[in-house]
Amino acid sequence: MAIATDRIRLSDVAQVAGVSVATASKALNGTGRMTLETRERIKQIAADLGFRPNAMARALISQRSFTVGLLTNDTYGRFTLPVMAGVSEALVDEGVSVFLCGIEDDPALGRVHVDAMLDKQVDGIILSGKRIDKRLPVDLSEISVPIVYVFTEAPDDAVSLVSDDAQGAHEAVEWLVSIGRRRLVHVTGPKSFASVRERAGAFTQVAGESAEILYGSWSEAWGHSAVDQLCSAETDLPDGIFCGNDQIARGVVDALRERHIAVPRDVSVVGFDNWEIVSAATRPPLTSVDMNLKALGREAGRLILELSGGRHVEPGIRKLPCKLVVRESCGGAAPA
Amino acid sequence: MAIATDRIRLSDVAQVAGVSVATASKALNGTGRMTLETRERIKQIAADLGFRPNAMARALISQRSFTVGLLTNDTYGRFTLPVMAGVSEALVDEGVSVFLCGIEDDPALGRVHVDAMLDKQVDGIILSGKRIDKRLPVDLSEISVPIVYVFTEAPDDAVSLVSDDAQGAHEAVEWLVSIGRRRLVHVTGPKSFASVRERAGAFTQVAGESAEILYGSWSEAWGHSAVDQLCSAETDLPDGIFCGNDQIARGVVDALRERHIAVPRDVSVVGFDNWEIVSAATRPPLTSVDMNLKALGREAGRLILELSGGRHVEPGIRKLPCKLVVRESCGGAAPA
DNA sequence: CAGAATTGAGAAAACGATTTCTCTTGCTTG
DNA sequence: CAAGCAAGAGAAATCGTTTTCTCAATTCTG
Repeated sequence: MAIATDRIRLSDVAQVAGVSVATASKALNGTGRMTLETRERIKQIAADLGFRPNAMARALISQRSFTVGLLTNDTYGRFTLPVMAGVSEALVDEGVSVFLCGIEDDPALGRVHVDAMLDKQVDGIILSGKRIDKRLPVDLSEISVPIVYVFTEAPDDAVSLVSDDAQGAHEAVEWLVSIGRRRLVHVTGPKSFASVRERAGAFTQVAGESAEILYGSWSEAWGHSAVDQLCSAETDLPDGIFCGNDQIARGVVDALRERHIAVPRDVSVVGFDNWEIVSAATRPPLTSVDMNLKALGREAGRLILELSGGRHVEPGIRKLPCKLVVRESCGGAAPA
Repeated sequence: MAIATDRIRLSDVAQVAGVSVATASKALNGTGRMTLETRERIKQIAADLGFRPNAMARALISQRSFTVGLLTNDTYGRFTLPVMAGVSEALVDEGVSVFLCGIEDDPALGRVHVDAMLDKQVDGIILSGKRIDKRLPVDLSEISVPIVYVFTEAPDDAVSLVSDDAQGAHEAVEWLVSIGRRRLVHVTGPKSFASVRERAGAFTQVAGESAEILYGSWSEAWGHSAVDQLCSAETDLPDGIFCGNDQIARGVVDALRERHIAVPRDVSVVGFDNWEIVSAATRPPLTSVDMNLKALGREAGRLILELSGGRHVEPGIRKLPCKLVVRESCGGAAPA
C-alpha cells in the first residue's frame, strides 16, 4: 500500500535547491537566465524528489489544459476505437490526454458531455461518427474551441477528415481486373449512404456501366440473398464480387461455399472495412479495403494540435487514402 | 462562426450584480449567508451571462479534478467499450469525465499514460483488460490515487470487479438441461485461461464428471474442428453444446449446418460473451451468456466515486452476475 | 577607469475560483 | 438603554505554477 505522501511542489524543489520558486520554474522549463550549473542542479533535485508539476496550476495560467475531447455516437466502437488510437498516438507525446465520450444518438447526452468538456477547458474537440454522411446530434455552433470532424458529416467551413472511399473502391476493383476477373458485380449497402454511392461510382468507372450493382443492407444475410439472386438470374455468374463491407462479403463467401462455388478459384471476393474480426474469420480470409482509420485519427490529432496552437488550418474536407489488404479470397498474390 | 468571445469569469458576474466575487461564489454554490433575493439575483445573472466556472481553478483549490482515467490493453475494445460506457454513465451526472488510454501491451506506453494521468490529477484510475487473469503491464504500486480493477487480474488487497463466470456457465448449462438436453459437451478455449477453468468447472458440476470437455483456441476455426472431432468419435453425437465463447459457437453451428445437423432441432448450442456482431449474425442467432460489462463499468464508476470521496471501500474481488440471453440456437422459449 | 551592457537571480503579480476571516449593521434581550 | 448576537456582505489568503519586473553584481567598452 503506497502511503499517500504529499505531492512535491515546485516550492519544495526550490527550497531544497536553495533558490526561489521563480528560478526553479525557469530552470525546469529551460527559460530565463542562469548558469548551466544551477539549472542542472535544480533539474537533478527535481528529478530526485520526483517532482511532477501540477497540471491544473499550469493549465490555469497557460489557458491550455492539454486535454482534448473525442465525441462519438459509435457505441460499438468499430470506427471510433481505431480513430481514438490514432488520436491518442499523435497526442501522447505532447502530453495531451483524450476524453472519450459516447453519446448514443441522444442530443441531451451530447449537450451534457459537451458542457462537461467545455468546463474542463479542453483544447479542442474531435467529433467522430459511424457514418460519413450523418451529423452528430450536438450543436457546436456557439463553441470557440477548435473542432475537427472525423468520419462524420461536417459543416462546410469546418476542418474535416474522411477516408477516400472512391479511391479505395477503385483499388479494389482494379485489383479484381488485374487478376483477370471480367464479369464483375458490386453487392453493397443501402443507396442512402453517401459512402455506398461513392464506392458504387468508383465501381462503375472501372467495371463499366453494364456491370451490375445490388443494393441492400449491411448484413451477412444480405450477402446470402444477393448470391441467391445472382444464381437465379439468367446471366452468367460473375467471377468477381466487390462487396460494400466485410459482413456482406462474408455472407457472399458463405453462400457461395454452400453452393459449392469455390472461392477464390471460381469467384474472387473483395470486402470493405477490413474489420479483422470478420475478414480474418471468413473462409477463406477476405481481401478487403482498409480505411486507415488510425491514420485518420493521427491526422485529426495533429490538426487539433495545430489549431489549438493558434495556427491556421485551411477548412474543408481532407480525404486520406485507403489501402487494399490482400488475403486469400481473391487469389492473385497471396500474402507473404 | 462563433466569435471567440472571452469567457465569462466569476468576477464578471459579480461586477454585473454589483457584489464581490466572494458573495457571487457563495451565491452560486449555495454556501455562505445572504438574502434569498440576492442569491437568486446572482444566479439569474450568472445564467444570463452563460457563466461556466473554470474547472482548472476549481480543481486547483479543491484538489479534485473531476476526471478519472481508464487504462486498458484491449485495443479492440470488445470488453473495454461496454465497460467504458458504464463508467461514463455512472460518472457523467457527477460531472466527472473519463480519459481513455489504450496501452497495447507496452510497459513504456503504460508508464507514459499513467504519468500523464497523474499529472492531470485524476481522481482515480480504472484498470481494465481483456482477460481476467492477466495483469496489465503497469506499475501502480507507488500511486496514491484510488484504483479499481475491472475485468483484469488485481493484487490481493485491491478493489476489483469481475463477471461471475461460474454462475453464467451454470445458467447456460442448466438452460440446456431444462429444455431436455442430456448428452452435453463443452467446447472452449485454452485451459490456461482462468475463465476457461471456471466455466468448465461449472459445466462439470451441472453436466456431470463424465461430460466431455474439449479445450482449444478462441476461434471459429476451433469450433469447426471440434465438431469434426465429435463426429468422428465413436460415442453418440451430443444434443447440447456449451461453447466457451461466441466465436467458437459460431464455428460449431456452421460446422453442424455443413453436416446437415439441424440447430436447434438436433443439437442446441449456447455461446458465451453475447458479442452481438457474432451472436446475432450466426444462423440461427446464438443463445449466449452476457457478462453485463456495462453494469461492471457502472459499478466501477460508483466505487471510484466512493474512494475518491474518501470513503472506505472493502478491498477484494466483487463478482457481478451474468445473464443468459435467449435467441434461437437452443430452441426452448424463443424471444418474444 | 567611468559608464554602459550583460548576467544571474529573486519579488511579486498574475490565472480564476473557494474559503476564512473581518466588519458593518440592525435586532434582541435583560 | 446598553450589551450581545446574528445576518449580510466584502477583503484577503489560498491553490501551484508561470512570467514580468526589478535589482545587484559582474563584464565590456572607449
